[in-house]
Amino acid sequence: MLTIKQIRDNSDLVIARLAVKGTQAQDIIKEIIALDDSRKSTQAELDGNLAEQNVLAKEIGALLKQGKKDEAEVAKQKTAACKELSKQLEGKLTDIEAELNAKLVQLPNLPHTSVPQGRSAEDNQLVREGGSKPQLSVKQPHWDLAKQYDIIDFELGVKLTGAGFPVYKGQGAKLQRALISFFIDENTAAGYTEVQPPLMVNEASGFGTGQLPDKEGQMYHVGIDNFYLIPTAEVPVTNIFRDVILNESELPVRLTAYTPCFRREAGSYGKDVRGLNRLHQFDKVEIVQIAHPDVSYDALEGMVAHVESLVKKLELPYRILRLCGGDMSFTSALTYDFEVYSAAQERWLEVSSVSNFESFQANRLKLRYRGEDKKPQLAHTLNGSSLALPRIVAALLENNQTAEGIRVPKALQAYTGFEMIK
RNA sequence: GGUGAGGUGGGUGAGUGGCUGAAACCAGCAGUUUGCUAAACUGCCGUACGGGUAACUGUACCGGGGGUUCGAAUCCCCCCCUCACCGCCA
Repeated sequence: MLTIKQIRDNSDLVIARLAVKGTQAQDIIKEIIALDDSRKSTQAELDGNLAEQNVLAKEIGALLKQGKKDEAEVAKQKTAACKELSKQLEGKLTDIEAELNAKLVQLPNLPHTSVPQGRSAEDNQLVREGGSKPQLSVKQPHWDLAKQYDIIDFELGVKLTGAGFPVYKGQGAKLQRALISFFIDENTAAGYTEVQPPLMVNEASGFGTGQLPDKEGQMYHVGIDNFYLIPTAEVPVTNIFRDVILNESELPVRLTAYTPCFRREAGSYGKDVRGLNRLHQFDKVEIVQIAHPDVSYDALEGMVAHVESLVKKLELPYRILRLCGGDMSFTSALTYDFEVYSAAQERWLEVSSVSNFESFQANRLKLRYRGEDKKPQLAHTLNGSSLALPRIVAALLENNQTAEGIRVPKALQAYTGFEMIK
């Protein structure tokens, strides 16, 4: 969430920036500032009142010590009115703060100045394209290939669990492990430290990264213990730093984690969710950075370049998009999407989303660093997929299909131990 | 699942009603001494929200919430969490 200070100090700028995301914030910001004003004045009144009580209490203590019982009794009488007033003010303050907070959490993050205006995916900006689309003589979609080579069994997953929980078999299973290892090795070589976090998180963690309280419907919930299955490694990994004050010298923090991801994701249908295109459980390797605010955009560019190098090594045709205001997530300030071309479906599939959240998540997490002036400041958080497996697999299968089998890209062969899926 | 113990500042850990926002030690920061390193010594060393140009200052916070009291880290109630041992188990 945005900080009150951001809003107060630059309210016109905040309104202008939020308009890029399609949020008309003029009224709510006026309300927020008004609420904050009354919060301040109420607190001042309450503080003064409590100070008076504290003084009286000390006096009473001193009087009792001196044995002046009667005088103490008189002083006690005086505290009654004070206490009553404090109680009222406390209630008022709580109400104001709740109202203020309810308004604050409604505001999305400010988009970066480079974010193009726009409403939907149509308005996203093409940053660059790479690789070349293959010329296929036969064009089987990956769900047919999966069946033909018996590497992914969607029906079996339905039997075991339900739709969206595929079973990978044989070379298909090996390909999964190969991709995971390949991505983690590449990420650690680029300076990211590997972590293996829990796959379930508690409520506090869900709140820290913004899944709760609004988006709980998108997560699987283990009711008996009140845990949530993680929708992405971003949740546990970023929450490592919840309520943490880092030393400036520790920045940037770079972490990578492989985890399965679980998403309930009701809604879509048809070819969008066919095969590997959208699953309830899928594998993903994530990269996370905690960066100094001055250099977080350099860090973002670095992450984009790194993810690009992975897609290149996999020899996949790709493009990088800068998301427009309307297509960005609530929490992001700037997001680059990576899409790979899936040659049989003849469509672009999103495989990575790399974002700078600036201090928006850090403010929720209370993730700070201590700079030279010793004062804790909110850090910037960034994350990106590096990479999500299913759609990479879909594109690999479709783009590399030949009459002899499916060719495995060179970079992966050391990990798969085979050059062809047959 | 059973039984017991406990949650205090970055860490260890004192503190059973006012002198405690909190001892002491460790870590950290700054400095002095020293030929260097090490050691020793001195000082500083929580967070949030207010007020003040600033020095400084008010309030809150000892797992969370409520209560008793003029006054609560300390007493009472509820909740959460952690640890140990036993049982079960990868």
